[in-house]
Amino acid sequence: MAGAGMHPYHQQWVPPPQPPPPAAPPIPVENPNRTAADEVRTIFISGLPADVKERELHNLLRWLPGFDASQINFKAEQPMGFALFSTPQHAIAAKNALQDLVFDAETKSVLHTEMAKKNLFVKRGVVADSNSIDQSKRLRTGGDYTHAGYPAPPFHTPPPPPVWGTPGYMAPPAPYDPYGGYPVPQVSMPTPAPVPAPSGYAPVQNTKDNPPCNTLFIGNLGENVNEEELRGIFSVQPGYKQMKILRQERNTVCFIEFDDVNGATTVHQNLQGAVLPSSGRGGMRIQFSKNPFGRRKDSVNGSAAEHNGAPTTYQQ
DNA sequence: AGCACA
Repeated sequence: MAGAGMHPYHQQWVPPPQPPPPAAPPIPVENPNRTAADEVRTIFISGLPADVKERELHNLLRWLPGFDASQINFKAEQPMGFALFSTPQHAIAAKNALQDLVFDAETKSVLHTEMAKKNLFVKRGVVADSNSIDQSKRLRTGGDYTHAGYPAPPFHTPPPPPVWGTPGYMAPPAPYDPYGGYPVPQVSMPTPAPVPAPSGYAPVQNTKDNPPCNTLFIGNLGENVNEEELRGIFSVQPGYKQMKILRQERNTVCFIEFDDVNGATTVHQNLQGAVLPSSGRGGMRIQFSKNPFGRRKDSVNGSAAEHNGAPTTYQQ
């Protein structure tokens, strides 16, 4: 990361700069002989829950490198998603990343992705331009975030998409790329700000977990994680309160407290298996802590007021 | 699998 160290991590996440769609950016293709018109750089996404919103899909996809636009076709029995990327390589990478992704654990929707037969056609000027919205058309959610003077991004979603099931996948020790969840060919990605993000995701075998609470237990951290690394990732998560690192014999573990269970749960899902750049051993394991922050095991020390019906109401 | 701090 170039010496842009003045950006504090606990700053609001700013959406990554996307290629400006209205200007019809020339697609960066390695082979200039090809017109790129015939190259499919769209993926087809099935397995979406019937009540999926375009915005949902878009918010998932927008973090993927090279993402241009997405659309859902609701006419079929099951919604069919399409996502356009700037290059076929980006599309392939995204396809792999999204393959078997649990889109919604509650409805048990698991995504299935394929390369599309043909490219998604993105209509110009539909995106975020209220004057030119053609109401008869379905709104396409494009990757255009160039709303000038946007006060604050409406998303405080963490940068990475949720766990994706690419068994055995390990992020390469490539130069830290805040937006890249997976390796993608050289495309102008300027690495503008040191936005903390895992360098990838790895599957996690989460044996047992504890009942949800507002504190997360982070395990399977590498030997040489440093606090800044962890803080960088977690402190920007919505509802983050504080964290505590615990170094043990061989392991380093970490506790993260959130305002409420929701915050913890979201991060539990979204960052599960996130691979820190420092990690030599795959993704971090995220579990709910056995005890919430600021509260000890039970019994032991003097503060035994809670056992005799004392209404120690702490909500989580 | 490793769960601390008041």
